[in-house]
Amino acid sequence: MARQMAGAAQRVAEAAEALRDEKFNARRIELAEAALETLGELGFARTSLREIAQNSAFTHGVFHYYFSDKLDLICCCVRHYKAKCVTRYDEVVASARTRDELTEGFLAKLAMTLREDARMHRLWYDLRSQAMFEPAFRKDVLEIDKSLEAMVWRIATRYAELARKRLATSPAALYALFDGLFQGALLRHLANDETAIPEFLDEVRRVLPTIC
Amino acid sequence: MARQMAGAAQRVAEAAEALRDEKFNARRIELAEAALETLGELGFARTSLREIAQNSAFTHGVFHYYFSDKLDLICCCVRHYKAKCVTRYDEVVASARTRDELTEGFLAKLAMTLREDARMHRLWYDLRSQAMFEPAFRKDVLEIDKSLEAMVWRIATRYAELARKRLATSPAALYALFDGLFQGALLRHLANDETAIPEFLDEVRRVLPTIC
DNA sequence: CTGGAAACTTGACACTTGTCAAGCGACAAT
DNA sequence: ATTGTCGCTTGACAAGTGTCAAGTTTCCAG
Repeated sequence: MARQMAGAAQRVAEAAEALRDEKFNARRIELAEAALETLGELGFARTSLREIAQNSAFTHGVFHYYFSDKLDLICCCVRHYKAKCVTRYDEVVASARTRDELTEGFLAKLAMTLREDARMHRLWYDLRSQAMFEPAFRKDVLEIDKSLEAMVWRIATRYAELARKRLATSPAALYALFDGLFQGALLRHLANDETAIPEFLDEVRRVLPTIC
Repeated sequence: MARQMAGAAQRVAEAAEALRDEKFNARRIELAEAALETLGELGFARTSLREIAQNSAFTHGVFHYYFSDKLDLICCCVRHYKAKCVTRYDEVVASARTRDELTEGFLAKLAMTLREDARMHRLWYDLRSQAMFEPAFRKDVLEIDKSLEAMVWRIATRYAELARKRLATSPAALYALFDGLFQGALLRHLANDETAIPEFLDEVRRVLPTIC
């Protein structure tokens, strides 16, 4: 009986703790999302905790309460960003019934991303570069990189499938190609080069048929 | 006669000024080179003028004497870096008499670069990302990017030439591909992944025959 | 209702940052 | 010999940084 009580109490305690954890985590994500705003605007180098706080509804102390560290906060941001980013093209892949449909859907989404999410993406490239200096970032960054490679691979696989062909390239090379083109286009787009996006789209359109 | 004198005096003055300018510029490059050491070690975000000075034979004041600004210094660093980097593969291209020679020379140089100049290259990727945030960097970064694209194109052109074939890809796509692969390998190499370099070389070896 | 833990704010700390004015010796011109 | 410019050093300044301890509010279990 006492044992049963103890067991029940423990279960309750565990449930409470789990709830607290969940709340804690939800708050962390809220804070990370707020931080991403400022990080996307200023970049890693120029962003301070205080600035993040000022551009949000929170005080700078909360960030220290929820994150052990500035790096901890930014790691959380990166991880959160990943979840959003990696599934971006899945719907296009799932719904396309012909090769043309996939191509056009993919291109449209690329253009939209470049136009509307430029700040988030430059942050990604910033953080990926930071990972070359800061070991604390590496694990997360490498993992995201892998996910992005897989994402590109899913698109390419479907692209080949729709023409009953086999891909002629490796996942790594395909990702390098598209990521490199995207990165270049992003830089030129941010530099107010009006031709950046259309030329990028043309390039992708030309490249796609060569992958299989 | 007076006119002649004035003309001569002016020429002397001009020569003196030119000499001073040259000395001034030489000093700037010395300082930039010293700064590159620290920048390559710490990255843009964590590097301060004082730290640069401490890791060099100069005092922090000199940097302010020769550069109007921190950005001015770093722009000079970037420009100086470019000159060194862009001709790296030219000798291999010039000396290769067969396709295999070119392939092996290229791969060897790539591996050497990755192993020995990793710090300089991570700085390049760092600064390219910074250019997405900092307009002051953009002009130089875009120019270097173009030079690198041209460098890759020279290699590829020769590669096609040696087999009397035509390249099947655009300069932009080729650069994106190799730069993307290189960047990924660099990150993994810096993360102490022993397989990064060999796998990268394998990948390049597999990719090369597909470009024409 | 109440005590106490959790969530959050505030202000202060030690330190670093870019910037720059004041001063130093060397050296060339007068 | 003096003056003044050049190259450079030094030290100080204000503004900002991450961090954290102390205090305040909120909330809920007993």
